[in-house]
Amino acid sequence: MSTPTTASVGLSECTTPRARRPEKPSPDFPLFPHQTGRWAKKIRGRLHYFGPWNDPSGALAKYLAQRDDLHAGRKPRPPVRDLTVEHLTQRFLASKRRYIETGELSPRTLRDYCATCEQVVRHFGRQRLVSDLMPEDFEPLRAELARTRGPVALGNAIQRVRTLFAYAFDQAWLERPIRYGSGFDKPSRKTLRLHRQRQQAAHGRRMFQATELRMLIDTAGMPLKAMLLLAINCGYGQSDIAQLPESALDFDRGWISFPRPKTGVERRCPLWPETVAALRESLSCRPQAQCPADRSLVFLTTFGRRWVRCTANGHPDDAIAKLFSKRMAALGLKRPGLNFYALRHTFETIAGETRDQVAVDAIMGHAREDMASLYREHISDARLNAVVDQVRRWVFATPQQKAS
DNA sequence: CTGAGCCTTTGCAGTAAAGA
DNA sequence: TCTTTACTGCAAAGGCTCAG
Repeated sequence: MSTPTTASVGLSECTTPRARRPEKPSPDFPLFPHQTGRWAKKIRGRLHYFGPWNDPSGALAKYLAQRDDLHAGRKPRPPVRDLTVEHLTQRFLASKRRYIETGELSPRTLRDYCATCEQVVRHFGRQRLVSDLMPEDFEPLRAELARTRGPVALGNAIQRVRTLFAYAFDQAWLERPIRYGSGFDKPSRKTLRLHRQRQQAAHGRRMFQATELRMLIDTAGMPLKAMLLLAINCGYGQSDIAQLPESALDFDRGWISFPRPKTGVERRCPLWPETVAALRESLSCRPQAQCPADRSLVFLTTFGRRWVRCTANGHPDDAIAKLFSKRMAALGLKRPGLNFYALRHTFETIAGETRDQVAVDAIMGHAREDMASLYREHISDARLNAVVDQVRRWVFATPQQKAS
């Protein structure tokens, strides 16, 4: 029990700047009364404060709790009991930001984590203790997340929430993992399958007709025509195209060799004569690169920028998709789901008719980590040619040829 | 004033890599 | 093989700037 004077003395000492410095409670008390009115200690050359003069025992407790971390040069961890939802999100995001600095995390992913953290703090309240969260708390959160999301996005969001609280346990800020209960599961595979089917029924298949493709290719202007041909010849997506360096092109032999940026998987593909011609023409009128690093790129916008770029906060700005969508509208071909990426789907579908899925995957740059691919060192040029020829015949077949 | 081109924001959908 | 973690793709809307 504290003496009756402690509170009153403490109060006056805190409020009057001229208060007299207190004595140490005992000779071996590790802290000294700093002139700012707080108990302090110098550790590793830095002054640390542990609480007001009028609360020496509290200051001592705080010092003992943080001592090991401070002496080791670490930031002291919060006491487990006091870890609030807001505090956790701040630390979690700070940790992820460090990964951004080393290039180990994309800004886009961080942005998703930020949004998740904001929603979690809004839902549970800043001051809510993490250790206090129980399964019945997560069911309403899931309901809220589901209000604006479909099954896929809901699953992603739930996963991010789990990642957040898993981090708290991994950091040893919790004595045991958070229990979410069964009301916080990700949507089941069945739900996802049904959802996909409904989407397909609503939007139709993401496939072009050969006539539509020819119309697009014939009427497109110059870099777009080359892009279209690359997409349907090799299954290239927008980001592949935007990052394609000139060195990937071998016009003499008619091959393109460019590891997929997304996966780093090696990828080679024979080029159609039409594609070679379009690429040659496109290169001949390529604008000057605005940034020296982009000088080697095959495609640049009128302003010498990359066609697909990351904006400051990690969002892709995809000029190819926009230009494409404009062309589609102009030709009266626009329908939902029929975007530039659908060219890649079309390639895969038509190419699959060769029944050589391995060769198709190799061209698409799909990483297949099964045992067969590990043992399969090389796919012959003939197989790749067969796949590409199949698609070329399909695209350029005139109705008469089809009939014959 | 208008449209082109660029930039930013929001949010859903889907895929790949790593880990257990 | 299943789960967790991370990344990529797609759509749409609104704002800004600048040349014609």
